[in-house]
Amino acid sequence: MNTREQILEAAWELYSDRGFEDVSVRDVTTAAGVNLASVSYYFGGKEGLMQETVKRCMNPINSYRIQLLEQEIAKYGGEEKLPLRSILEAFMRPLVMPEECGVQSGLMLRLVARYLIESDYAIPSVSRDLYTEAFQVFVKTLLVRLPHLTPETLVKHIVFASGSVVYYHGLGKLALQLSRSSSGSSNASGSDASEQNADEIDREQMLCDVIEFAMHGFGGDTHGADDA
Amino acid sequence: MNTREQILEAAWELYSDRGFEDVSVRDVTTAAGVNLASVSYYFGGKEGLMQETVKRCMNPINSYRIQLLEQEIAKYGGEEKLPLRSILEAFMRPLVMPEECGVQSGLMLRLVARYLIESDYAIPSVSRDLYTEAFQVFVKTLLVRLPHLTPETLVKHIVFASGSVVYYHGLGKLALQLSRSSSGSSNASGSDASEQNADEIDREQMLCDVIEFAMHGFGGDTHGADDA
DNA sequence: AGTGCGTTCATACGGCCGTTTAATATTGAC
DNA sequence: GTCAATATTAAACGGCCGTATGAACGCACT
Repeated sequence: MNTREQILEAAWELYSDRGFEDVSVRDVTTAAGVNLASVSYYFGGKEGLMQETVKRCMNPINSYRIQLLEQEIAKYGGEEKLPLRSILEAFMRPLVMPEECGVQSGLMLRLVARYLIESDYAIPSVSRDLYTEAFQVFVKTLLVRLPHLTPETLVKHIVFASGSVVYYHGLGKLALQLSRSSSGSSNASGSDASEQNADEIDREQMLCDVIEFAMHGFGGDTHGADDA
Repeated sequence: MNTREQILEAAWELYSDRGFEDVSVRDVTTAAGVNLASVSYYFGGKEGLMQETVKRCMNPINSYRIQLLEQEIAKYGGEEKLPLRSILEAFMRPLVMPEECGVQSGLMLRLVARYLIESDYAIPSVSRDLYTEAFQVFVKTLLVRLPHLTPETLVKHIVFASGSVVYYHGLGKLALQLSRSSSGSSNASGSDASEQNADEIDREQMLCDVIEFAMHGFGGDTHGADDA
């Protein structure tokens, strides 16, 4: 029916599963059940489809960030009373729980991470505005809460925090294995059903962890400073 | 002369510059000044060359980590007196300053990050042992210093910290721009030579920042609660 | 019925890819 | 010098890639 949408959905699924480079235009159109040429027709080519896909992922996330932040501001009746944790959660949660803003697979984060890491083209220009806007809103809000830090430091810390979560998304399973082999667990034959889903990450827990981790990173510099 | 080595050097340079997918075997052999078929001959194919390249990057880094840690342990006369900062620096420094252990370009980190993020194959099995070994050594050492944390938590935190620095490596320039546009800098026409190299990251400073950030993340959990 | 336009389609093109082959060159032990 | 093992070479193969083309189709509007 709606060819354009079908392409985007298939692209989403395939790209997030296998990455941009490993998925051909033919893969996408076949999965979508549409003609090969449709991609050129609707997106001008593969590059255009990739950018549109990334855009469809990042824009909701950045919008959701701002929305959550505004909710929290409203809840606390102003920026100045906003707890640091609320700010961080507003920034982090959309990354860890993308479904909450309609972004389907958590795998997609891996994709965005990879896309971003390819630095030189970096963010598709369409999403860039929203991305920087979100960043600036959070820096501004954080400045109210942590006036003794410079904007540069805050940006750095936000990037650190984002990196924590993105990296963990990418390496989650590996981390699980590492943590399992670092525990005293020398019971070679596994299969102890003590964990519900051995290779699945508890994302709510992870969100909590990363917020905690980052919060101390931000707040750590405030030791001695009062006003809290 | 030594064909194998020439290939590896050229591959290193090209891969770190443009990524695995965008560099063909022909690119590598041409740059190395050797015959196309040599890659198959010495590495069995492109996949083998990629793995060998990653290995040549990660192994020195992980070895250097352990070496630095042992130096610090010796300096402080035992694990139990080791400051948290020393442990973290031993883990982080090789990532940020890879030249110190003979790993040439900082760009290579981007590459490793991408390689790791492609999750499913993950780390080439040859490097995996050293990688997990380094991880385990650090978890063990951190446990001495932070006995109230579980190994799982420590692994998580190490991953968070790694993510901070890897992500920052990848997004460094973008972060610089963001931080510039987040400052009150409304002087539209830039070119104020106040910064020495506008698009270059001060890595020593960054190492310091990320250690600071991570240290609070680790240490933050110690407030008040003792054994948990 | 006929026109125009947006869409879909089957097909083909040129190109670069990773790999293989089979011939040749180099080496080193005897 | 002989010979086998190792290393290098030029050339080619088959395949998949992204893109372009031009025809066919659906359908509103006149």
